[in-house]
Amino acid sequence: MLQISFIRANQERVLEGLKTRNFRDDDLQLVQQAVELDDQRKHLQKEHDDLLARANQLAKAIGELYKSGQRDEAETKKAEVAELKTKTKTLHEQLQNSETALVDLLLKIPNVPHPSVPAGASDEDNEVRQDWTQPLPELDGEALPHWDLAKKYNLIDFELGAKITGSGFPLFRGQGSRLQRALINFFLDEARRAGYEEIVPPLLVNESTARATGQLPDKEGQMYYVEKDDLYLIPTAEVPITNILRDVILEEKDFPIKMTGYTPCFRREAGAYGKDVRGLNRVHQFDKVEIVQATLPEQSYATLDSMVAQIEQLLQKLELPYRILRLCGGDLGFTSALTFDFEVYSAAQKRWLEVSSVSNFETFQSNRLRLRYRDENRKTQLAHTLNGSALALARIIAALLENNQTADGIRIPSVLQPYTGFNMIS
RNA sequence: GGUGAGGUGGGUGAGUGGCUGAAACCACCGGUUUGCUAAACCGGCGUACCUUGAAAGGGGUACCGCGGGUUCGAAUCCCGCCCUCACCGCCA
Repeated sequence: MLQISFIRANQERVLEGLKTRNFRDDDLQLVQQAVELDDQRKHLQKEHDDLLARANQLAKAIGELYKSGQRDEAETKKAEVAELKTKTKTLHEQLQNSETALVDLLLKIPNVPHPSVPAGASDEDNEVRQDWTQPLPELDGEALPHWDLAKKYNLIDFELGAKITGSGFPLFRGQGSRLQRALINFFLDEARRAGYEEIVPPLLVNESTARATGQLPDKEGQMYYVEKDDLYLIPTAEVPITNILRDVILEEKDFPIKMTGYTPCFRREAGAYGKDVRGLNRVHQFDKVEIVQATLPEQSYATLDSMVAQIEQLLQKLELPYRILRLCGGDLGFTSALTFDFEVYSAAQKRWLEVSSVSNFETFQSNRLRLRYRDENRKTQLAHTLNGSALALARIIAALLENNQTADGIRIPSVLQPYTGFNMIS
C-alpha cells in the first residue's frame, strides 16, 4: 500500500506508474479519488478532535466545580458535554468510514514501477537477458520429460501423492528425496555464506501476518485456510519471515537486515490448467529457500542487484541454462517496483520454467508492515524491503533431471555431490 | 481440553476514577567534571494522525494487549476476544 502522503506529493508519478501497468482510464481516477477522500478524512478529523478537546476541557472544569461545591454549575456543564458526546459519536463513525474507504481505495493502487520497467501488456513484453552463452542443450529422441524420469528411477511418485492427499502433492522417495534435501541444504549454506541469518519460521500464520505482507486481501483464494483455528498455510517463507519486522522501528546502523529460510510452500493454484500443471511444473506443495532483506531507501537498488547476482551464481553452480527477465509493467506484481524473474531451460519440455523472482518493494510493503527506522533527525521513515527465491525447488529438480539425463543415468552437478552423497542417479 | 495468574514505555516495574502520556530504576543519547576509562552530577529520551509554521518549533486528538460499555471524566470499573505464564490432561 502506498502512503497517501506520497500519493498527494507525487500524483503525476503515480499516474505514470498506473499507465506503465496498463491501467484503464477509469482506474486512473483512483488517484484523484484517494486525494479527495483524504481531504474529507482530514476535515472530519479536525472537527472530531476539536469537539473532543472541548469536552476534555469541560470534564476538567466539572471536576473543579465539584471540589468547590458548585453543583448547579457542574450540572449545566454536564448537559453540555452530553450534547458534545452525541455529536462526537456521529463524527467518529463518519471518520472511521472515511478511513476505511480510503484504505480500501489505497489497496487498489499498485506500487509505482521503477523507471527501468518496460511498458508492456503481458509476459510477452518482458525484457529478456539471455545469460546462457552456450547453445541450449539438445536431447536426442530418447530424452524423457522429468515425470517419466521420475518414474523410471523411482524418484517421485505423483500417484502416491494423489492417493495420500490429491493431485499436485508429489511424493519424493529414495534418491529423489535425497536430491531434494541436498538442494535445500546447498541453498541454505549459500545464503548463509552471503550473510543471511537462517530462520525456521512457523508454516501457518494468522490473519494479521497475512495482511501485513499483502496476501490478504489480494490473494485470499490462493492460500489454504484452516477455518477452525483461523490460520493460513504459508504460500512462501516471505510471509512469516518478513513479518518478523512488523511494527518494528530500527536504527540506521541495524541495516541491512538479511534473513533466509527454507519452508514448504502451499498454494491452491485455483484456475491453473493444461500443460502447466504436468509433473513438477505447478504443484500445490513445493519447497523453497527464500531470501529477505530490509534496507535503507538509498541502498535498496544496489541490494536488488546483489540479490540477483547471488541467485545467478546458484544457477551457474548448478550448471543450468538460465535467463533473467526484467518484468514489464503488465507482468509486474502489484506490490513490486522492480522484479527480475529467473527461468531455467527444461530441455525435454523445450520450455523455460520460472524458478525465482526477486523484487524490490521499496516502501510498499513496509508501509503495511509499519517497518520504520529513525533517520539522522530522529524522525521515523519507512524502510525498503526486498525478497527473492533462492531457489524454488520443484522446477529446479525438473530441469536437473531432464538436462542431465544420460544413457547411464542422471548426472548430479559436482557442487551438489557432497550434499547428495552420490554422483549419479541410476 | 480444564484450572489459576497475568498483559503498563526499549527493559524491570509503580500506579484501583480527575493532580498520569504515565513514578522510580536500568538501558540509551547529549553535557559537566576528569591523565584515559569508569564513577558522580545535570539534561533529554514513545508512536500515529490533525493543525499551525519557510523552518526550528508550537497547539490539539488518540494510544497502558485488542474491541465495546459505564461515567462529566477510565491505565484504573464492567463485558467480549486475543495472547503469555504455571499446573493438570493428552501427546511427537
